[in-house]
Amino acid sequence: MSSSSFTDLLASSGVDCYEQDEDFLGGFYPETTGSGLPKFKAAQPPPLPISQPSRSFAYSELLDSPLLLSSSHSLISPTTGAFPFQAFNGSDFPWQIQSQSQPPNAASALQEETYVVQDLQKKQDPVPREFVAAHSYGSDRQVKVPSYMVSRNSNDGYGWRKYGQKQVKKSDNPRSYFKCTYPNCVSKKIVETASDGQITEIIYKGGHNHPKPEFTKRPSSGSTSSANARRMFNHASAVSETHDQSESSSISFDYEEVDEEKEQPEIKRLKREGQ
DNA sequence: AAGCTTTGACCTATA
DNA sequence: TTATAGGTCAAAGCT
Repeated sequence: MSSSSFTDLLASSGVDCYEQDEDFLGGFYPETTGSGLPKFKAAQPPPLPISQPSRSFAYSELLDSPLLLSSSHSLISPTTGAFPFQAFNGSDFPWQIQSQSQPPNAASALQEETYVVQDLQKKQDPVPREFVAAHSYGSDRQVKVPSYMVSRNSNDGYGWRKYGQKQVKKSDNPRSYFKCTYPNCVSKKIVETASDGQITEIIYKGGHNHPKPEFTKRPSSGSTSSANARRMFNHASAVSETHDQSESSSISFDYEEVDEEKEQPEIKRLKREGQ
């Protein structure tokens, strides 16, 4: 698939099917097995592409992230967590999902899941990007997605409040720290933004312990805030869907255990954070 | 008036 | 043990 397809698809946005499995992975902590591992995670199968044309799945939902997959090509197996991308192979897309080994303590991992999305495009080709997002659910899987796959505001259907920003040494870009605004939800995300305003990396920490709110609009003043307005707009049109992100269509995941760790310093960091 | 962003200071983990 | 980097807090200002 070409990048042009992405844009086209983004434009046509057929995110209609996300809702379907919203509860499945919508950020909830999945049921856990006796060992403390999420069931679907415990049953984690190999990276087998599964084709389920009749059922669209929002990867973003699954991962609580802004990444959207649309329709027939972006189906994920609820039970396996595998991403069906028969139509494509990893080489077709400039981005990929990176899996990381499960932390020794699965139970703790549940409490502190970390997902990372970074802009591969940056390294691979100069295509305009405005956002990168995605994360895997239940494991330290690293997902790399072309920035143009996701919206700039990284709206993933949840309410986020920025609580800090910092320039980190390892990156030229400042990081913004966000917390989920849902009461008692400890989910956080770190967004690294380039000087041009483009998001180059998103790191999700912890999972949501609540369903994705259909509306995050604020009863009062919110309407005046650009941020709130944006949020409201997104939700109004998407109804609990991550519209911005949902607009991608064909996505190819290279779902494989990555030993890119050596070349991806972020992964090490993630592992550490995921502990 | 409520909620959000900004931003410097503070805290904590790691080397 | 100390220095440094990363992450969080919280006051102030803004929408």
